[in-house]
Amino acid sequence: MALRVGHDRPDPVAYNGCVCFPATFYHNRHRHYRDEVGAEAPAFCRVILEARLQYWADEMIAGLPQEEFVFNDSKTYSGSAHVGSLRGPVIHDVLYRSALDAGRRARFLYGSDDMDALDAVPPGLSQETYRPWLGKPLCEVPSPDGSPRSYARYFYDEFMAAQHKLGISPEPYHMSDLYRSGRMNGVIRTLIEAADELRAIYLEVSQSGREEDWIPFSPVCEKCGRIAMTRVHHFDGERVHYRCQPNAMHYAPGCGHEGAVAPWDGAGKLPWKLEWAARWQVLGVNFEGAGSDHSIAGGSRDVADAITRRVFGAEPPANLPYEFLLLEGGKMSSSKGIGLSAHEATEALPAQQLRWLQVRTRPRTAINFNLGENAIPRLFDDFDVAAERYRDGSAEGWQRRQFELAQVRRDPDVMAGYRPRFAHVVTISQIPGADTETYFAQHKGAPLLPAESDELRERLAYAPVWLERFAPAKARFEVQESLPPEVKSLDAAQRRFLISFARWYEQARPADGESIHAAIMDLARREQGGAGFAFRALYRIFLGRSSGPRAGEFLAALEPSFVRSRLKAAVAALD
RNA sequence: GGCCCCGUAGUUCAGUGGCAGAACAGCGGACUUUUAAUCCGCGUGGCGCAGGUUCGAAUCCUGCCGGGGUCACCA
Repeated sequence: MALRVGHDRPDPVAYNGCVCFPATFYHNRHRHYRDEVGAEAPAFCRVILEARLQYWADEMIAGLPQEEFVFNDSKTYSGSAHVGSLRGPVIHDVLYRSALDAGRRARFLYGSDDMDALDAVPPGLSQETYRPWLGKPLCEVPSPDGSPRSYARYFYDEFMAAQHKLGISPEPYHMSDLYRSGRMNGVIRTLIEAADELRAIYLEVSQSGREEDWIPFSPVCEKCGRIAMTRVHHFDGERVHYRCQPNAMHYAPGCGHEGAVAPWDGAGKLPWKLEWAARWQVLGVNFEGAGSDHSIAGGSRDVADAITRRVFGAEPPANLPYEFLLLEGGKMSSSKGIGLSAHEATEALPAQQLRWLQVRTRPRTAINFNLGENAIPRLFDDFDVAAERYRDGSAEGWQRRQFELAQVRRDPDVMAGYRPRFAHVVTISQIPGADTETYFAQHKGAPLLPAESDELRERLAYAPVWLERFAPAKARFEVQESLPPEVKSLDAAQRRFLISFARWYEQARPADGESIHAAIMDLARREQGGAGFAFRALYRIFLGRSSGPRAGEFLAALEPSFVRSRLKAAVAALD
C-alpha cells in the first residue's frame, strides 16, 4: 500500500485502549511535520511494535469474535497414523490453549472418520485377512490385535496415545456413533433434499459435475456390507434406492445388489465434503484448520464452506490452512512404507521435543523433519536455549508464548529449571557406574530440584535410544571389559607415560577429574611432542580407540579399583 | 499445466516495511597443539535472480529461476 504524506490515511489499530497507526503512517507523518510544519509529530501517531510481536496463535484468537471456541479435527484411520498427522492436533491444541489463556471458553473435539471405507491394506497387515474387508466401513473391520474393538478404533487408540504424550487431550468422538445415534439424521435429510443445490455447488466451486439423478448418500450395501461403491439414484422421502456398483472403485468390486433402505441411524454415510459441512452443524464447530491438501482453491474445504453457507445458511468455521510435516525432505506415505508412524515417533524421540519441533514453526511453513546425525541433539539444544531465554527474561513476548505453548506439561519448575545439555548426558551415560545425579548437581553448582532430577532422568532414559538408532559412530564409546589387544601398538613414550601415570594414580588416589587432568599434562610434559600421545594411550587401554571424552572427568567417574587394575595390566602387557 | 509453501551465515532456521539475527558447526582462548562433555570470546552475509512501489524492502507488488508439496474419484 503506497502512502502519501498528508493524503491517504491507514486504518487505525486499536491496541490497549489507544488508537494507533501503522509504522508507515507514523514515519510519513513524522517527516511531514519535520519538513513542512517544523514541529514534532503529535503524540497520537504512536507506533505499537508489540502488535507485530505476538505469537501467531494469540494473534489469531484475538482477531476472532467467538465467545466459545469449538475446535475440531479428525482423521480416517486406514492404518497407523504417520507422524505428520500430528501437525493438525498440535496446531489445534495450541489454539485451544491460547483461547483458554485469553480467557475465552473453548472445547477441542477430535474425531474418527470410522464410517469411511477401508481403501487399501497397509503393508505389515495380512493381505489375505483384510482383502475381503476392502470397501467396508472401518468401524466394521476387525482390529489387527484380535480385540473386540474395530480396526478404526485400534488405530485411533494408538494415535490418541501419541497425542496424549504430547500433552494433547481433545474430546473424542466417532462418526459411526454420530450416525447410529441418529444425531446426523436431520442434516442427512436436509442434504438429500438439497441435491440440486449441491450439484450446482460442486459445479461452480470445484468444476466437477454430478449426474442428474445423483443423491448425496452412500448406504451400506445390505447384501455385501460395502459402503464405498453404493450409488443412490432415488429418494422416495423415506428410503434411498441404490445399486452396489461392481466397477465403481478400483480396489474392490461392488456386488451388484439393488435395494432400498432408510438412510437414518447409521445405515450409511454422507460423502466426505458434505459430511464435513454436516458435522460442523451437528457439533457446533466454529474453528477448524485444514491441511494444505484440502486447502486448494476449489478443494474440499471450499466446497464444505459453500455448502455451509448455501444449504445450512450458516457461517463456516474459521480456517487456518497448514502445511505438512515432511520426513527427510519428502512426503511420508504409509502405503509405500515410507516414514514413521506417530506412535513410532514418540518412541524415537521425547514427546516434549516432538511438540517443540512443531510449535516453533508457523503453520503455513512445512516442517522438514530429520532424525539422522545430530538433528535430535540440536532439537534439545534449541529447546534449551528457548528455556534459558524464558528463564532469564530475555525472550521476546512471542518467544515466551511459543515456549509456554510448546510445553507438554506446563510445570513452572521444569520450565525455569536447570537442564543438562543432551550431548553431555549422552557422554556421561556411557560411563559405567557414573553417579549422574551428583555429577550434574556439581555441573549446575547446586543440588538438583525434584523437577530437574526428573528432567535428567528423562534425558538419561532417552540417551541409549538415540545412541542405538541415530547417533554417528563417533558419539558412541564403550569402556572395554578387558585390556584391548591393540595395546601392543603403543610406543615407548606411551609406555613410559603409562608406567609413571599408574604409579602416580596408585599413590595419589585422586578423587576429582581436575587433578587427574593436571597429572596427565604434567607427566606428559616429560616427553617430547605435546600431550596427545598420553591421551591416546589412555583411550587405547580403556576404550580401545584413540579418542574419547575429556579424560580427567572420564577417569574420575570410573571405579578406582578398575582403573588401577587396568593400568597395571597395560603396563604388564607392554613389558 | 493450475494453486500453495520455501529459497537469509558452512548447516538448520527465526525475522515479513525501519540499524541483517539465533542455534549448531567453525575459529581463538581457559597450562606450552588429546577430545563431537564444560567455560569465555569471535558472525564468517551479493537475504535465489531481475524489475517495480516507498523517504526506507530480506519483508509489499510483477516476472523469472531453483526446491518441495498438492490438484479425477475417494478421503
